[in-house]
Amino acid sequence: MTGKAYSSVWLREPRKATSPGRSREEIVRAALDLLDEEGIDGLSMRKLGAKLSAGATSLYWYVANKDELLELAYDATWGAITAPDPDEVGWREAASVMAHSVRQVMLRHPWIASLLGRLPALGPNALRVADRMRQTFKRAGFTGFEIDYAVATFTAYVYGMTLPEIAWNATMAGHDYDADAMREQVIRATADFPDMRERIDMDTYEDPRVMRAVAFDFGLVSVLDGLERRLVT
Amino acid sequence: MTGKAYSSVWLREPRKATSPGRSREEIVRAALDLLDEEGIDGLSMRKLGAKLSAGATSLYWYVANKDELLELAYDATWGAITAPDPDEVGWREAASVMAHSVRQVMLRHPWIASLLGRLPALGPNALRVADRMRQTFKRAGFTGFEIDYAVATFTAYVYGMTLPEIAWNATMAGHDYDADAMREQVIRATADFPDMRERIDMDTYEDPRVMRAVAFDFGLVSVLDGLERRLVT
DNA sequence: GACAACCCTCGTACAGTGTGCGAGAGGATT
DNA sequence: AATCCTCTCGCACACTGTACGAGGGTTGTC
Repeated sequence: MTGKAYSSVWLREPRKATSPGRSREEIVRAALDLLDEEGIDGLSMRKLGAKLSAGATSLYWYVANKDELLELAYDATWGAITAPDPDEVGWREAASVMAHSVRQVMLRHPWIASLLGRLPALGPNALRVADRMRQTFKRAGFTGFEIDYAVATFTAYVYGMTLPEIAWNATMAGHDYDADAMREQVIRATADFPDMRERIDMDTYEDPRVMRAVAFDFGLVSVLDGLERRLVT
Repeated sequence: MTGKAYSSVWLREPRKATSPGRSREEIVRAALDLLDEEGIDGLSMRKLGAKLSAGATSLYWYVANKDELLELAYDATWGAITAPDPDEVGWREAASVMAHSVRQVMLRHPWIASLLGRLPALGPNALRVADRMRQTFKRAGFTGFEIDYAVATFTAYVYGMTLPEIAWNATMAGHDYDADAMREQVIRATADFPDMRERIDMDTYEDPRVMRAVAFDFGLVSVLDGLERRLVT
């Protein structure tokens, strides 16, 4: 009956803050630094301890385990997202700003990608954003469950669009590759797929960063249009 | 000039198959078993070696490193995706079938979620699906870069929708939690967000599996509608 | 002052991880 | 018979998360 409860950090009382030298905030901040600099694999308890001039296991006083720490860092990044009031700027504008903001934050903290499919986002910052999204699509005219469907569709698009972008950046990073040689390899790999070949021939002379930004806007408009269409029928 | 080339398995010549007892295919198959049974953390080279009655390091003859092995397993799962010919069933039907198929495959192999943001999908199976998607949206009437934008939007939706589903399943699995106690905790956590509260009060008496399927269809129709709208203007 | 109760730190240890290296077995080729 | 090529694997290294328990420091109570 009283089984082991669900173990997210957010669903249990935090240790009451007595504000000594070290604190949970300080630890999370240092963890964020490490994550941003070296990625998800760059964060280890020993390195984090060293960065704080502490023993690795000292951190376990503030945090039950590494996953909890990641949950805290994860949520901290959601704090940077700008979510305008839809009653002031209109729902489409609010949604658009949020979408771009989420994308930017994700690109700036690529390690988030590794957590998306593993940890739930239940922290206060994530909830704040989620709440704003609900508000936005309610304002748009959705009711009942459809509010959640719309929010889910919207966030799905933003996540799904940004994630492969991160994966691509990650594989490119640190490899000073020979562009021509790689192009040749890709062409060989896609030899059997005429449609793919056509695409590869196309995008050679475009800046991929710009391309992706354009693609993002194209898709965003499409998704918002598609959602809006649910309202009129 | 000739820097270290990009290191995906797919972009280098495979070791020529001499078909001994052990083979790459066999190894990948065993890895898939392990991944499906125990998840991404359940796969270790030593365990995999034991499963094949081999030493852990023997596998490195067939595979350069663990990431390559994951790329191979990753691509193998794309083989299970059904992608109908859009010229036969129409582009909307083709897209819809692909979307559901991708979702099903991802839910059946949840460890894929951990790889989405980390490894590129460049294997033959992934390319086959990508090619079909291009074909589908070309058939729909898109031209030039917009074909790729449409494909990206579409896949983004499918990924983004399924990923949180997997994350949720993962956190629930193995924790025989007290539903009421957890509900109470969630309510406390969302106390500051009236819109969220409203939602939580709502979905208590619905089967979450059904809800998610409905949400997926709702979003899918929205996204396809939104894309279709790009064609008429 | 003495003693106890706490908050907090950290050294040690354990069971694991990926993988580089190099010795060797066995078959094929010259 | 000698040489080479394909393949296996034990060992070792550096590293991981974290359980445990011994201690130090501060605070509170008699």
